[in-house]
Amino acid sequence: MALRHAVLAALLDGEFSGYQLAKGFDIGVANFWHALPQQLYAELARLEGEGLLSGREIVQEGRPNKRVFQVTEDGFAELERFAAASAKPSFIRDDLLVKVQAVDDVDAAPVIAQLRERAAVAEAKAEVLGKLLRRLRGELDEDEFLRTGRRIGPYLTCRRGLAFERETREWCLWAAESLVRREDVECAGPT
Amino acid sequence: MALRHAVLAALLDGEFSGYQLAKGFDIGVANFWHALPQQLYAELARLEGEGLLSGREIVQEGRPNKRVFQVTEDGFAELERFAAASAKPSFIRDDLLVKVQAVDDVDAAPVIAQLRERAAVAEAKAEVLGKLLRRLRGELDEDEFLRTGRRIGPYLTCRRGLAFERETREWCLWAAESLVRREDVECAGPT
DNA sequence: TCATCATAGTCAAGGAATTGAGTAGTCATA
DNA sequence: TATGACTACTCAATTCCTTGACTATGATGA
Repeated sequence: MALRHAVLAALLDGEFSGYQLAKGFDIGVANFWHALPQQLYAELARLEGEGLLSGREIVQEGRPNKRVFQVTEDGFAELERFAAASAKPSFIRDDLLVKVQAVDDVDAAPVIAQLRERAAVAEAKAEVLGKLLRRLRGELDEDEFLRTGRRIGPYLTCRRGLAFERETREWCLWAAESLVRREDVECAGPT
Repeated sequence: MALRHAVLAALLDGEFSGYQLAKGFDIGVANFWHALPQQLYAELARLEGEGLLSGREIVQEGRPNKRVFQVTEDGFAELERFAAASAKPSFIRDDLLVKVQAVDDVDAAPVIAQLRERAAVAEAKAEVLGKLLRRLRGELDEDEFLRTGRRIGPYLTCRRGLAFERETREWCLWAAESLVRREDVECAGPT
């Protein structure tokens, strides 16, 4: 079991529907978990079946009704248990890194292009996270907020996400530059 | 298909057995992919069946024989295709981040302990990667190596891994400190 | 000498994730 | 007025990954 705890943690912010979670997983929670809508719907149904979440129908006008979920007593207990248990080491999986690993044996041009694209994506994500952080801490400065804010968990994880995206951007640009310089040399070498 | 390309990329360094890959996945390749031995053996068998790898038996004394694999022509072609195709966005999955997200609603003490443990692991990993980088570039300085080295792919990915581990360490210590300060305040508040 | 660790792998079961398609109503745009 | 985009969700098939156990041999240590 794995996604379940990420879903429970995401629902600590309030009530959300599967659709909202699927959207919201792009920011915030996406810093430490990633899931497709199908998975989320399935997991929400399972968690409700086990009594860790309770759902209720929200009737809407001008758009389809939705079911939103909140964490139950049992859900909190499950999170408590999870937080105290020893964590598995994290893992990254990144196609782009695999390509860079193999870059000496394949055409470098598309890899360079993808590195630059990824750098741009990381920059955009970093900006979104920066805004989210400012919103979370309100008028307080960071130190003050961390001392006195009611909920700092989401702030801490967003900070991790921001550092990660910045690091990603820097590395992508540096790696792309390093590869470009070699291509120049190859082409400009003595014939 | 996913693991297959990571395996192909890992085998560009030379011939390796499933067992060696399983060990080696802890460092180097682990910066962008993670897999259990069972998966590796299965994937190696599949890749050999498809002709992307060729394996041969190495007879050893004092220990069991082993089968090592190398990338075939078709394997290189597959990597070439993969490198040119558009990459999926990477993803992280980290139990510890989930716990931090939920930290305001659960007992913070075990989360703090896990953050410190993770920081220590990250530091150890960073040291291993630092040594690996020095070994890869030999006597050259980084800039010189990146310009003239034969294979820079593994160097670039290790550099990413190093940055990631350092960032992880810094963040874990910072987050743990932030949480500890709040616990102090809670306990020291006016009765 | 008995236990344990390291090398080198295999097998089976079950849970988790991805791929791909499909339903159904609302709204804006052309 | 039909085309596509957005909200909101569902289903099935397949592939992928994890869990846990199991077989051997040789070396190390108590």
